[in-house]
Amino acid sequence: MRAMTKTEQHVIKGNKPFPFSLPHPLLSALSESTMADLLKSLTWSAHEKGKIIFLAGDAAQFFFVIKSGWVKLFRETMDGDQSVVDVLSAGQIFGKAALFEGNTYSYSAEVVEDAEIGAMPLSLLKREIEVNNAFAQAMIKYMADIRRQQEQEIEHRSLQNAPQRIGCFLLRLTTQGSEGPATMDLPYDKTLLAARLGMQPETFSRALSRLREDTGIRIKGSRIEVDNLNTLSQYSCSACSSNFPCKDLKDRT
Amino acid sequence: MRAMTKTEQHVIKGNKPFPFSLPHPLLSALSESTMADLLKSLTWSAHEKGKIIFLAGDAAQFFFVIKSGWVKLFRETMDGDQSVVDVLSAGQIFGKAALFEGNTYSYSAEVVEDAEIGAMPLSLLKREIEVNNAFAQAMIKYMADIRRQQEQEIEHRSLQNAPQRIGCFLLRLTTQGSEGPATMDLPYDKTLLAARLGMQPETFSRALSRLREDTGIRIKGSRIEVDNLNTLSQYSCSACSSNFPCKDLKDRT
DNA sequence: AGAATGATTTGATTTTGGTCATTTCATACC
DNA sequence: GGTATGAAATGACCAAAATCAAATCATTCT
Repeated sequence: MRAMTKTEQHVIKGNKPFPFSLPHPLLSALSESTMADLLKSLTWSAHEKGKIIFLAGDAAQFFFVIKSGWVKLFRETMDGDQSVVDVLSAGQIFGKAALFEGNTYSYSAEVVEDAEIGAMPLSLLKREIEVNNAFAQAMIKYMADIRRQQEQEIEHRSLQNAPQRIGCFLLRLTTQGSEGPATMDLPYDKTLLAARLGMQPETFSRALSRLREDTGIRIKGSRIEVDNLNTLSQYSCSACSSNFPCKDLKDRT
Repeated sequence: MRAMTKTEQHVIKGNKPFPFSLPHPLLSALSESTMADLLKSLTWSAHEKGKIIFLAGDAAQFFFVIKSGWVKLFRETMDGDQSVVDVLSAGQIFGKAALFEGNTYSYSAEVVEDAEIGAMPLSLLKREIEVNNAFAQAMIKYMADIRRQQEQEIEHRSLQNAPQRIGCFLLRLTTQGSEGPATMDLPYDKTLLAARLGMQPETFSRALSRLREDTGIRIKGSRIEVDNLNTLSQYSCSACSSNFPCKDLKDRT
């Protein structure tokens, strides 16, 4: 395979063009005037891979939106182990929940792929919740979705084995219907993906091979080809309470 | 140990007397009039162990409050495995999230210890969210707390081993400060507790013994005596991102 | 008290995933 | 092209937890 430029990589890895109008399920419920304020106070910065945006426990003034690149949300134990909460890309927001948690971030955020990130004051969000009931409702709906996704995540961790978890992740990457063939690209490197799925890199590697043997998928670097999504969903979803296509777990945006 | 009557059992197992004024973090934010409506439409029923209150996917009309007994919230996979979402007792509510998920329960609820349960129409909650912004805010706060607890739960499942998870659970049972000695009672039977912590009963049994050997706690049936909470928290919390006493994970009520 | 039932514990074994060391591969950089 | 670098894969081994089977214990029911 020939070398890819950084830009191509972003495209291939699935980044969508940046949404100038912020078509985010949550933000789109803002009033016109608040949206205007938000865009006015929005400040962009470019961050290199490795940059820590904030640490768990930090006092929170801002929430963030990703224009490009990838950001890892995680927590760390005293033993030095890491738990990856999520990995986000263009169009997704993070850090807003600090509003309700003593104005303190409950996880750390690190850039894992050079990123452009916008910061907006949490105070605007807070005000909007207080004065705009429709927005408060959108927020509730949004948080209910997240809660459901987390329930699923907990279930996956306890009931699916490693190959099944990978299969499930692949299924949720597809945008090509729910059966027949499909091709997908792993959105970020395998080491990070392993962490995102709660396993070691070596386990991921072996589990992916195992998934190939068991379901006949083809693996070409970070590209995965599936002849029949049914086979895959049967394999993974048999150890899950919801059936493919499981809307629940699509973007948490 | 002599036999216990059912009533004693409830007391010993930690049930609090039923709150007639519903001092629930969420419900106490209701307006007077809605609270009155809620109490008016509240209908109590007694359910025996084993009774299914609702199944995941059922159309939802009501949410529930527990007056006595224990209720297990869970999901089931096609393989027949079960994932226990939570186990609730007196004063706690469940089923309300269905409001934001297509009026469908996202988990099943089963009585695991004879229970008195009150049912209230979800429509009242929905109206309240729409007209009472203070309540909407309380709801957001409440959901943010749950989200944080779930994040912790995910972390625990992937970073803590079985004895540590049990130790962590014990710590969260204490109401007696954060150091020195403490005594606590397991709130429900060990098999269910094992499921609640995401492990097999045999693993639970062995892990509890292991915890005893490692930390010097004393186990007398369902009663646990700890000489020094510090020892226990050091043992469990070293594999966790938050330190004892970790408010985060107290009742999800 | 004695039998029946279910919870809990214990033992033996298997499975899964983690750990450590090493190799291979891909990409970036001279 | 040739080397340095980190990602990924592989092998050997270990540890944790699951599984299967059996023994104990507690509680409930005659």
